[in-house]
Amino acid sequence: MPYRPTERTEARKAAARETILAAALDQVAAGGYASATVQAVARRAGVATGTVYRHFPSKAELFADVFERASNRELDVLRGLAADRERPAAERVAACVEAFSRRALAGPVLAYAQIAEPVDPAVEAERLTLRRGYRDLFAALVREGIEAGELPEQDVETVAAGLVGAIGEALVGPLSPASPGRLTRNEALVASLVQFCLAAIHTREEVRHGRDPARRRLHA
Amino acid sequence: MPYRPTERTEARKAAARETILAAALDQVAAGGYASATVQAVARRAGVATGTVYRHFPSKAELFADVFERASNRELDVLRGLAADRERPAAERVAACVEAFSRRALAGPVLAYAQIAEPVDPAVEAERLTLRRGYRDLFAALVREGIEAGELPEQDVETVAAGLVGAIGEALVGPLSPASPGRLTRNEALVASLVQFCLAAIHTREEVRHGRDPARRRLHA
DNA sequence: GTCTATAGAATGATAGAC
DNA sequence: GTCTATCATTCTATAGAC
Repeated sequence: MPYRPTERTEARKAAARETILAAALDQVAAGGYASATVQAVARRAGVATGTVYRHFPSKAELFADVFERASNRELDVLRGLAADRERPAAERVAACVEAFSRRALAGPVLAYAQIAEPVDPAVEAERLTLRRGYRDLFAALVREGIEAGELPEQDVETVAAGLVGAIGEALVGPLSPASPGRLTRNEALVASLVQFCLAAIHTREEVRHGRDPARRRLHA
Repeated sequence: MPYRPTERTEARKAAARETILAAALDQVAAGGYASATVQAVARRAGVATGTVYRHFPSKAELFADVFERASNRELDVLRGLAADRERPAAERVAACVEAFSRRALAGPVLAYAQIAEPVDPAVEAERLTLRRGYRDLFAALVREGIEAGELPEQDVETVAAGLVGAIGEALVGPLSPASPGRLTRNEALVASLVQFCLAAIHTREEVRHGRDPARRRLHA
C-alpha cells in the first residue's frame, strides 16, 4: 500500500508548521529580523534547523508569512475599530491612529521590525502589499465620512495613503533602536500624531494660503 | 623606483569610478533596481564586470552610493526652495511638496525605485538615513513657521516625519509599475497632496476634542 | 622593475523552465 | 524531478603607469 497522508499526519504537519511560525514571530518580536536566523527560530521552536525547511521553502518565505501574520493582527484590530458605523468617521480615524500607535509603542521591537527594519526584498514586497490594506481601510473610513457629510470632499486615495505614510514615518524615529530618548513621551507622540491626521482630513481651505499648485504646469 | 600613485592616476581612477556610478544610476532610472545587475552596469559604463569590483567592494555598496546620490540630488532641490526666508514657511512647504511630487512623477521609474522598490537591506538602510534628511528639512521649515507666528504650535518632529511619510506613501501607488491608471491625473494628485500637507500643518483645533474631534465642519 | 587597472572568462549559487 | 540561464563574485593574464 502506497504512502498516503492521513488526516492525522496532516494535522501533525500543520501543527509543526504553526509552531515554527509562532517561534519565528516570537524571535522577531524579541530581536527584530536581524536576529531571526533560521537556527534561532529552530532552537526556539524546539526543532532541528533542517525541519524548518520541510515546512517552508526558504527563509524568505517563512518570514514573509511572519510579516503577514503580524501585520494582519494589527489590521484586524483597526478593522474592528473602523466597523462601528455609529461613530463619526473622523472619530474612528482617530481611534485607529491612536490604537495603532499605542500598540506599536507597547511592542517597539516588533513594531520597528515591521515598519522600518531593512529586510530581505521578498519580505519587503510583503510590506508593500500589506500597506495597501491599511490604505484601503483608511480610504473606506474617509469615504464614509464624506458621504455622511462629516468630512469635506477630498481625494480619498491620496489622503488615505498620506495617513498611512504619516503614521508609519512618525513612529520610525521614536521606535528606532538608535533613537536617543526612545519611548519617552509616548503619550505626547500619540496625541501629536492623532492631531496631525485629523487636521489633514478635516481642513480643506489652506490651499489658498499657499501657492496654487496648479499654477505652474510643467509637463503632461 | 617603486610604484606611487600620482595625481594623474588618481584622477583616472576617480573618473572610472564616476563613470560606473553614473552608469549605475542610469540603469536604475531605466529599469529600477531589479534591472540593475553588475553586468548591465558594466555594459552601460563600457567596462568589464570585474572592473566594477576594482572600484566598489560589492554590488550592495555600489547601489548604496547610487541611492545616496539620487536622493541627495532631490534633497538639494528642496533645500534651495526651503532657503528663501522671504516667503512664508507654509508656502515653502507647499513648494517643496509640489516640486518633489512633480519631479517624481516626471521620472517615475527612478522615483519608484527610490521610494518603494524592494532592495537589498544594505540599500534599504540608506533609505532610512536619507529619509531623516527630508525630515530635518521639513522640521526646520515648520519651526520657522511657528517662530514667525505663521503656524500654530505643534510637535515639529512628529509633523515633519508625518509630512515625509505622507508624501512618500501617496506617491507609491501612482508610481507603481503595477498601477492601472498610472500617471494619469498627475496634476490632481499633486494638488491633493499639497492640500493634505498644508491642512496637516495648519489646523490645530481638533486635539482639544481628543477622541471626540470636531464634527463641525471646518473652522469658521 | 614593480605595482595597478583592466578585460574577459571561470566559479559557484540559485531560480525558473521544462 | 533535471536542465538551463543568469547572477554576484573571483581569478588570470596582459597592458600600462610609475
